[in-house]
Amino acid sequence: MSTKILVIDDEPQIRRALKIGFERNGYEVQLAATGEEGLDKMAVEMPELLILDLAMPGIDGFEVCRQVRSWSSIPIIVLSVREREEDKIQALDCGADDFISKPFGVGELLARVRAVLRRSKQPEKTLGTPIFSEGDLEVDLDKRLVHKAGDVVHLTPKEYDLLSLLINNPNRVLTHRQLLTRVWGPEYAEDHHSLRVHIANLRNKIETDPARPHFIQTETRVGYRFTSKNF
Amino acid sequence: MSTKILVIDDEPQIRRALKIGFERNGYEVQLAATGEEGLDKMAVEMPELLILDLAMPGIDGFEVCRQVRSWSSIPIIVLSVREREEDKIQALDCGADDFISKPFGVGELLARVRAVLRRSKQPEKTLGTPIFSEGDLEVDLDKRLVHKAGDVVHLTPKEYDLLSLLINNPNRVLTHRQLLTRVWGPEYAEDHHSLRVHIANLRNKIETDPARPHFIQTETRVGYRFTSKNF
DNA sequence: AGCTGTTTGACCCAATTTTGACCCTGGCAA
DNA sequence: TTGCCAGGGTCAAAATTGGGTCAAACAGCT
Repeated sequence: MSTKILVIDDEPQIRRALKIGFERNGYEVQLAATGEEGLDKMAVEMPELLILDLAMPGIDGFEVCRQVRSWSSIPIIVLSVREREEDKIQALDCGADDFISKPFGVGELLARVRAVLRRSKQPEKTLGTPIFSEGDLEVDLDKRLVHKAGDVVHLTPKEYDLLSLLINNPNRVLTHRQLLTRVWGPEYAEDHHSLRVHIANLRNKIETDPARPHFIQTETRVGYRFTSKNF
Repeated sequence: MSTKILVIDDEPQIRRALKIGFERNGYEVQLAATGEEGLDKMAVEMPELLILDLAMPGIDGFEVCRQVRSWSSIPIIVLSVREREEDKIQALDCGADDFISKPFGVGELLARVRAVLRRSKQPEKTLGTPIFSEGDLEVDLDKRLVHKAGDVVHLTPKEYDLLSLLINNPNRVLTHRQLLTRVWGPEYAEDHHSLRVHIANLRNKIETDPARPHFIQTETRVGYRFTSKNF
């Protein structure tokens, strides 16, 4: 059975091109020209993948994304003309799974579609050993236990959530928004201040020299990165 | 399988000549006599390369270029009678990959076609590993990590956006305008000064000899080019 | 109330970005 | 040839934005 894709884009050219391109590759394609129409078709057609343009008159891509995400976990790929990281981040914050900037090659889009579908079909695979250890820091994510230089360190719930999110994405920048939406919830995406305080507290607990952090590093204007040689 | 090329030109002789010339070299050729017809055929035929005359009645080459670029990254080679640099820059701004002025030799055109196709085939393979590496420079765009001669190099957000745009368009001139609109936003399209400073900073971070840049090269009056043998 | 955890505000310091002054180069007209 | 000019590079100051710190306020709990 072929996979059903819904394309929401206000530009007729793109709709046509994508329809033809996907159909040639064995997908079934539904089209919508506006956000409203798209939300309707989402409910009626129940596609397995959504391709969504950000810039649209009326309900824009961000809003469509949010509304869809309020009731569906269908994979979403977002299209945008801009390369700016802010747009990328905002789209991912709204729940998009992938982001591709126009202009794009049909081949690239197809590859991303395959990747996203593959991911969505596989149930979340769990980590082999939920224990992190480097230097004198040891974190057992399962047991919620943290040791620093042999001593037990107590973490508050928020600190623990933050740390576990960071450790599960080692050496990768997690944006302020990503951290906030995943630890606090999407409605707190703007409260950077609180995040800073919690990061500071966390550093004071797990860093040997909190002023020159080894694990939790700041990427100014972007987010934080948990660096570790063990990955 | 042979490569499909779409030629959009209002002059019948040129269409004929190009069709014959390309077919002799094993390409499949589609023809369109107007911008409208060309846009239609783009969507229907999904060619792998577009050759486009600038001067056409109705929708002109610039406009066709812009419209195609709103959804496709297919390589575009622009033909023009004029040698004016203004046109060249404008064509590149509209998203053209290369520019050739009439009259031109068939051999030269074929060479440029080959060059442009070689470039466009590459991005597909790098999808799984979004890591660029050449010499002692290593860039992981996903993780936002850059290594130069083994050391971690820290990039600011703007530097990272710039580098990422450049690496995603290797061996191709990106005009000042393109860089500015995509990294800063359309409203900053004229502020070349800031761009120069950021490029200089980037060079200082990733070039072995910033005064004789290997990766980021200046195209005077036009823009910058990221050169790499790996594409 | 007392305890813990979280948010908020005030303040200062640091990173990033923009801007301005100046230099160098290649092209070109006098 | 000289001298000028435009475009680009360089450097550092200025402006802007963001992050760290500390403590007080607040919210939930028992």
